[in-house]
Amino acid sequence: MRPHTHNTIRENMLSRIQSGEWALGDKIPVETSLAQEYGCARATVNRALQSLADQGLLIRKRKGGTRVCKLPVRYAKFEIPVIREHVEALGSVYHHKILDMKLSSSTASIRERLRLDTKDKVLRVDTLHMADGHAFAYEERWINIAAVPAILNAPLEQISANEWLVKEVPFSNGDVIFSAIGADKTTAKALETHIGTALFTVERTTWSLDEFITTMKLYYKEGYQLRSRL
Amino acid sequence: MRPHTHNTIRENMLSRIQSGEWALGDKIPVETSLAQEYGCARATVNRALQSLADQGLLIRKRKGGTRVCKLPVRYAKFEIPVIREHVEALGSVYHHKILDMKLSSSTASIRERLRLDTKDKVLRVDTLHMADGHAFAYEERWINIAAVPAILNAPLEQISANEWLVKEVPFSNGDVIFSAIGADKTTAKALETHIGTALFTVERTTWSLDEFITTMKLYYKEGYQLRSRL
DNA sequence: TAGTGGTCTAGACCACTCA
DNA sequence: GAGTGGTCTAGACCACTAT
Repeated sequence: MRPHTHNTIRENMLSRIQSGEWALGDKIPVETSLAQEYGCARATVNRALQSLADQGLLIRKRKGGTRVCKLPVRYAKFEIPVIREHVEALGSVYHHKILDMKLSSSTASIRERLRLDTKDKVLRVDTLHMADGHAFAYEERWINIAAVPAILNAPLEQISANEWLVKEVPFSNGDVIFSAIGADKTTAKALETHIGTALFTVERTTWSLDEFITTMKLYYKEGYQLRSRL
Repeated sequence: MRPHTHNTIRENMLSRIQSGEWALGDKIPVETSLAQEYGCARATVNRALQSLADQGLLIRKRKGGTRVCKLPVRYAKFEIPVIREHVEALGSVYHHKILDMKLSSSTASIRERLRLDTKDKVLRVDTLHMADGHAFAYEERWINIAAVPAILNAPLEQISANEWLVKEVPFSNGDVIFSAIGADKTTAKALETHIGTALFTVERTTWSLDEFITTMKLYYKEGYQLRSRL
């Protein structure tokens, strides 16, 4: 193995930051100096520095040089999985049940979230996701028929709308909102719990190429925890 | 501007995925072909492809070629800010109040989280974060004195432990857990709400260079929403 | 074993921005 | 104006792995 790849250089730089050799706010040497120090090409140093800058540890400015970020912005990254895979990753057997499904006109709030016209139709699907036969999460979903007409012929009893959309829609952008909410009558019944129980919820709206696809709200069974690394 | 920088190439490739020209699961052309097609060096194409692979849209294998990911893994990225900045970004005036602070032996559960010995001392700080004079979030924090002894001399009335640690500890790794929980007596009182109210909570444990720094649990006032983009 | 991506190099030019 | 990072190039060799 070469002694100094962009990877080992990045790690070395990270430890120089962690150890305080490059203190918060400090200007660090220019790329050409570092290339000389590490005995490699400037492009290699550049790649390592860019990677650290992407992570938010460094701020780089032309002419201004590179500085260690004073208040490094930290990110928590959550994988947004297909719920079936999530349940299976937890070691349980997954299945789902459609509680309600109907084609209807959109309500005002859904129209706003999906940027729809009054005349547009939406497919409303309520799904209960289950792990080992017990309620895991309750999903309320609205789908823009105009964007994915094929959903009307999808075997949603076999494959949940969640999974079908992930597999059929090429790529999408989305908003996510996490919050806590007390269970209402509907969600309490679906999740076999009491009204008022604190539930972890995720709302997600997705679109692709400027067309709105779907919006959903997911209520997790009480006690659910979403874990991640900084 | 050059017609084909790694950036414009990446965007073009993304639209080819979104449009379905490169369908889910398909193998896409090799780097040399793409370089010819875009009229640029292979390194430039490589940079664009790597960026898309980092995003989880492509899977690349030597000899195997590059494929469009069948189940693109989507990530939600949340910024973990200093609470003061978070409150100020919402347009409110921030201040904080220390409700309790004491040096003590660690309890078993905290020892486990911070990987401490029975003899190690921890600083326990309970802080109320406020926006425009109203409760915003309640924080329970335990700090490993051995890792950051300077915390004992920090003016925690002026600068919250949260902010002090972010500014003084060079860089840290961490675990994060999001969940929903019903307010207990202590949290309900601190947040001026009722017992049982659904609260959004964040637990965070951080360490740097294999030394555990701090662990905390944050209870947000009811109605709080954490927003992000996919 | 051969094809593909992973990475490095040396040099070049450009774009930004600080002084 | 000059220093710094941003990016591209053409070529090279290496590492992995599908066949």
